[in-house]
Amino acid sequence: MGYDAATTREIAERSGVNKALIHYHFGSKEALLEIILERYYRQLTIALGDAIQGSGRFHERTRRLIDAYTDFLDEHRNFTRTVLREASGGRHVERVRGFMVPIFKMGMDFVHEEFPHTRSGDFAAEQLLVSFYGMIISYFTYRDVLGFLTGKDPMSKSELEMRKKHLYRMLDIVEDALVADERRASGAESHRKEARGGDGNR
Amino acid sequence: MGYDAATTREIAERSGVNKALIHYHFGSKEALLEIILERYYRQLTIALGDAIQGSGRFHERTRRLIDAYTDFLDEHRNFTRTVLREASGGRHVERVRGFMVPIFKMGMDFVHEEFPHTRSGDFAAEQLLVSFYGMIISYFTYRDVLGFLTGKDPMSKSELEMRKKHLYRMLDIVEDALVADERRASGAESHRKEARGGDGNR
Amino acid sequence: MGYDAATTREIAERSGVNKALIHYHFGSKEALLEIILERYYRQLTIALGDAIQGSGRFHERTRRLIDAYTDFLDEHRNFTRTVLREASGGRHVERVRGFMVPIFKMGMDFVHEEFPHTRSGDFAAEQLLVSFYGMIISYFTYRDVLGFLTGKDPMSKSELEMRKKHLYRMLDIVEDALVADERRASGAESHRKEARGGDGNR
Amino acid sequence: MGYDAATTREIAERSGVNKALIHYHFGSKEALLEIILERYYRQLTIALGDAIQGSGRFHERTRRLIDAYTDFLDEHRNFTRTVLREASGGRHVERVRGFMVPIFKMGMDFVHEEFPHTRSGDFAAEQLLVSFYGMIISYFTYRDVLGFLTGKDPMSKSELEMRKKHLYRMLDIVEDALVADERRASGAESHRKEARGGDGNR
DNA sequence: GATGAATGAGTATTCATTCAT
DNA sequence: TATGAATGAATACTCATTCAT
Repeated sequence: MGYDAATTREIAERSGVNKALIHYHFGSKEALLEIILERYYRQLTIALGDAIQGSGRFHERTRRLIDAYTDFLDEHRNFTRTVLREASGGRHVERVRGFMVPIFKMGMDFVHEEFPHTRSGDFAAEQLLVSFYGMIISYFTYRDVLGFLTGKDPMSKSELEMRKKHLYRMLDIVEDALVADERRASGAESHRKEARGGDGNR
Repeated sequence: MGYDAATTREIAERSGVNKALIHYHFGSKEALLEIILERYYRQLTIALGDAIQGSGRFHERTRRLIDAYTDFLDEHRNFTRTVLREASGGRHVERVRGFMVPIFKMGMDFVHEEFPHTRSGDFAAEQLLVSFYGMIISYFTYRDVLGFLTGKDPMSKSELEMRKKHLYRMLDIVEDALVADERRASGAESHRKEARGGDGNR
Repeated sequence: MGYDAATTREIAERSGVNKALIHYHFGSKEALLEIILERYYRQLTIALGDAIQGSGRFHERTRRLIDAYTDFLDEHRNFTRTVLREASGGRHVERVRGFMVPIFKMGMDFVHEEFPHTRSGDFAAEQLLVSFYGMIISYFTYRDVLGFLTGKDPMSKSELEMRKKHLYRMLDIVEDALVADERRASGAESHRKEARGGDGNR
Repeated sequence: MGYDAATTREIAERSGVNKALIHYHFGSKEALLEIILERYYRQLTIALGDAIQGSGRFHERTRRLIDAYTDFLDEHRNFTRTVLREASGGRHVERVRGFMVPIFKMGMDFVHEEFPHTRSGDFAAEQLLVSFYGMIISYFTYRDVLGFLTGKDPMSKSELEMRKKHLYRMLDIVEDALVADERRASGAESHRKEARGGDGNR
């Protein structure tokens, strides 16, 4: 129900430790949240960093990025209910923002490098990032609504796989558009389309 | 900072009324939130319903949908911090889900009608809806991060206009893909592309 | 549930009037209770006074006294739950005591007159009064326990009649004892026993 | 002034503990009352049980019963103001009734055994129990009125002793009547009167 | 007289935090 | 390191009373 709604007693009970011990170890409830936030974001940053810095071309790396984020949210189901909740207006917005900014920055550099023209315009890197970020996250945030609508479990392996396929497809069409834009913008020939070749998702 | 974090004293003070009056009128803090949720969602449902049921073809109506949602979030800046926060794991998830389900349903019917093949596959209606929903909302949820990154105010008129342009563009490429898919699926000729004609956003 | 536990809102609602009207008419909740207490005790005082002052000899008048009190409690079922509750330690003990004192005094004079030796001893008038008072009241106070035990409704006509018979009988044996005591104390002949004659309750 | 009228602040202050501690230990004000009720009634049940189950004949045991109850009320002056108040219409009537029923039952069995004819009639066991119960309790409930009337302290040692004498006397005359009734009912000889012999209370 | 709205002073309760051991 | 007990500060909520009409 969100971090604020959880009482130290609850946290202690579910952890099987004494209430006072939480204070002994972390100092305060606030400090505990900081540690949780930090731990989560460190992991996430590493996961995304690995995805982006690995081998392969833009398309491959972006796919890995999508995978990494989706897998992270799948593995850390509470992330949505604690961290993301704080991100959208909690008492710790600023702290969370501090964690998110470098991630976004990393993403922007990544896109800028590949598509220089995304420094502005309707497909500016920040717009694309926010969009993909939103697409990935919203699936987890609204899993309940979705489950209710489709009658399937959105968190099942197959459904998650389907979501990924959707995101890949979105990536494909966005990438096509970016390539076309870039070509138009630079007037130069692009070799990217060929590079991706005929992958099975199209 | 979210509804739970707000105290009745605060709510009363900022409203310029007596603390007890809130209980006199609404019964409890919980009940007040229910009323707020209901009011917000009623408005939103009407706004989106109007957009979708108005005249015009798919493209036009979808654009209006994007506009309507974006404008709603722009006009109700607290929506993100109260309602959406509850949606992502608060004490009223079920209640909020109850409001969202019909909206999603409406959206799904709308897409299904125009693109029958979206009943399944990587561009299934529910996937598209969640994606667009996420794209629209995330811009508002992460405005702070975005503002920090770009140095501009994401809530300014021009920036909001730019966000819309981005969303229109996303709609365009998705629609193109859907049309192509549909053509392939049905083997029939589609007249839709022509219908949209040469609009200025491409 | 007792007067204090009742809120003005409840009182108003059950009376079909506006909450503010209670204050308009009575000034305060406290003042309303005063009026209720007064009204009840005035009635009770009159009822008991009539019984005691009527015609007949001691036995007859005492019986009437028992009848009057029992009937009063039967007719005013809330008396136990409001007035008597205050009497046994509420915020208005002193006020209630003020009403009870004259009644007790009246009773004591009545007994003293008939049995002068009851000014002291184990059958002193005050002892007898408290005992009969207790016998009468406890039946109403513990009606629930009694009903539970006997399986009958203690407030039914027949059960109330039986209770009266019991109280008459108690009166009889007490009176016999008093007469014997008196005879012993005064050494004089008493004509009372004959006066009561062979009534059907023995 | 009764349990409801007492605030947790008062209770805490008079107990020399922190307000919150009451909730830490008992959960709620309501739960505290439950514990008080239970503790009182457990003690009372034991005290009365001991009196009734001890050695001796009916008369002796009944006297002990009267003693036990009177002493209990003397030692627990607050019993009247908390428990008995709840018994006569508070929020815990049912709970209190649950405690009283076994006590009454025990008393009824006790009387029935000795005087089989008390299963019905004007001296039915339940009538006698309610009467003695009322006689005992009312002395404590109306101590203030009584003190005002007699000018003496009803709770003083000597006055309490006098009250007991009165109750013993009531017991005597009731017992005599019961014996006579029983003899008449059974036609058999009773040895009880002789058993009690010439005790000094007559 | 009558009433819906408003309020000040309280109440039970909660909870992160501290303390004593 | 660990914990049951204790606490101060705050919170939602209640209620008799008042106010404006």
